[in-house]
Amino acid sequence: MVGMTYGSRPTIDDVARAAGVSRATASRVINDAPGASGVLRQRVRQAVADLGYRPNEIARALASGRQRAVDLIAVIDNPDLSLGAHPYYSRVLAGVMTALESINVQLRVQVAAEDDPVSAIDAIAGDLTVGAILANGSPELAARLHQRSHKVVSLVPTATSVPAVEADNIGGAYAAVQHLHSLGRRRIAAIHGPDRNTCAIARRIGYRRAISVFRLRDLNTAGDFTREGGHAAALRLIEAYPDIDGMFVACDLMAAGAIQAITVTGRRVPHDVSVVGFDDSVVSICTNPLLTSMRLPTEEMATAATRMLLTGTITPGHRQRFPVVLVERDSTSRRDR
Amino acid sequence: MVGMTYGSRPTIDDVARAAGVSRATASRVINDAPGASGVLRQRVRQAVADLGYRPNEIARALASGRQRAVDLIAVIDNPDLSLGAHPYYSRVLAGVMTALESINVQLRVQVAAEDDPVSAIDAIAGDLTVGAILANGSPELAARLHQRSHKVVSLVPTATSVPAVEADNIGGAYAAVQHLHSLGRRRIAAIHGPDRNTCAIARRIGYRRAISVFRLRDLNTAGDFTREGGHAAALRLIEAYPDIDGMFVACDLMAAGAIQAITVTGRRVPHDVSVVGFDDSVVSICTNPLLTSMRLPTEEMATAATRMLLTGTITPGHRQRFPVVLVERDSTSRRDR
DNA sequence: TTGAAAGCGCTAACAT
DNA sequence: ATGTTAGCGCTTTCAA
Repeated sequence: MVGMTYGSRPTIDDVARAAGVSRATASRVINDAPGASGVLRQRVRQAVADLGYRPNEIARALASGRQRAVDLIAVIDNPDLSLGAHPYYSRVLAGVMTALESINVQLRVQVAAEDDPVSAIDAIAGDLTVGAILANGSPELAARLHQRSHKVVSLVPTATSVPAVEADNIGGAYAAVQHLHSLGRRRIAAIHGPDRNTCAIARRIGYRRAISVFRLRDLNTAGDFTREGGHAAALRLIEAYPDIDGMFVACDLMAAGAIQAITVTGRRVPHDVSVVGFDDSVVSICTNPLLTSMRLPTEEMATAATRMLLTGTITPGHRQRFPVVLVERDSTSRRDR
Repeated sequence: MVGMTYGSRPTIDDVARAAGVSRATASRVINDAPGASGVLRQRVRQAVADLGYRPNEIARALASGRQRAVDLIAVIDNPDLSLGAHPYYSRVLAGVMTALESINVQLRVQVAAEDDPVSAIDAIAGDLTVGAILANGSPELAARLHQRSHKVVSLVPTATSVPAVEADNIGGAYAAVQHLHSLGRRRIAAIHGPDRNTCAIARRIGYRRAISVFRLRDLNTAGDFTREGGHAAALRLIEAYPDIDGMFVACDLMAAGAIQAITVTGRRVPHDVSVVGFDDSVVSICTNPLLTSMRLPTEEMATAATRMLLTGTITPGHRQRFPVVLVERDSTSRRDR
């Protein structure tokens, strides 16, 4: 520990001194950059190990002009669907961390609050380094962020200019209705998501397309992606169309509420009404009966988005699509019918 | 924009030049530090607004020696309970963000992977600035982190030296059993959590205390905090003790599985078997019937932990306790009995 | 291949 | 109250 200030972390100068080389050489070795002989490389590596040296990322970032951080941005538009209330964010987090593990890039979480998301977005844009992953939010906000930084990938359908990793929401919704239809269901109602939510919009399109192809009646009502909303929506539907025999619900949380509501009216799931949710989140294995759901590969999508940022392989309008497949569980089981 | 390098962000020097003051004065005004006259303050503020100046946090951090970041650390000990599979982390995230909103402190998420959490923890410890929030993990790991940094708060029961924000897990478990007892239940079984999980240990103690006080039989089995584990555990219990009339389950996810399993055996919840979960997470409103659960104020705890770090009001061994209260729902309803 | 030296943008002593 | 200056720990020219 000769020459090292006591108590504080060793700096690159301490390493250089211990190895008997210049700071520049130490830096080259530490960064695996060319321009250092094998002998000196050894000596520096030894010194690093001896001193327990770890580079100061802040100084590194300032000197090089680039920090290694990925920003995860969540826009809170609806207090009822804030971070804590929804398992979605856990999955996104997990996916991002998968891409980040062992590569020395940090994850920063940013929240753009509902009162002034625009200025929040502007502030975030200025600080982006590796780039940002947009977990939700309106196309307008996404476009603004993208305009300011370009290092952005959206996890939801968004403005055409913004690079995005997208799930096949339309195809998923179509497949859900198709599945209900294949089960012999002919009065298939839908509980849609919020009007302005891009995922919800896509799923609505898929439902419409399916009922048109299968020549079914369009029985639908709007929900808000909450359990309570799904519960209320299901009751509305049943009251309006008592002979419903299938339900396509635009998210698992609403589907959980719908199953509860259907049960309350004395109907059985899936015997009287088959239900298909959307997300394949933890919620789908907590309902009773277990919820058949369209699998949204959220973790994989978040991992892919993060990798795109890391490799810099994003161009305006870039799209990477993920399939949405049916995960069949008890809420559409044939056995019980 | 006179004197400002085109294309790059304005620096504090640009601001100083525009305002016709020294860099130091500009810094004082920007940081609301004393030592600047009203006139100059005005001029600097104007320049900041004109240029759209925003301080470079990296440079600020390097110069001042302190970065403003809170680290959230998740230890992944069980792949089945990784970030994505559990709504817990969403809630923690939400709680932390609540404390951080509008105060210009960043949240970094760190994951200590199962293969080598110790070295991961050591690496993290060296980079702490404001401090770290430990979302889970063993007391040993927590102690090690605390020893290296001291700026740590645990969200789970942990080593005595480590400051912690703790829920009254023991009292909560006791209250759960008490509630079942007050409903007339006398054969109250428990599905415990993993042996080494400190939360699970506390809840087990609460259960034991309650059955001892109420003079009940200790009917229990171990679970793993997963839905599948809860399902299997409930089946084991029912087979071993077919006359069970109450179940205390150490987490909501397992309780969801337990309700499903109980239903499968032809028993009704709550008519035949009343069930109480633990967490009051989103899972508790997705089960059917709705799950009575002990409310763990996770968001509030995370907020409190973050505030402790921000204010620096932590001392070794510090404890802040949160109550765990019963949230009664249908799985222990009296109506249905 | 190696080293010396100039910053990165800011804060904080220290002068004035 | 204001300005001057020396760093923070590192990367990265540039010269040798």
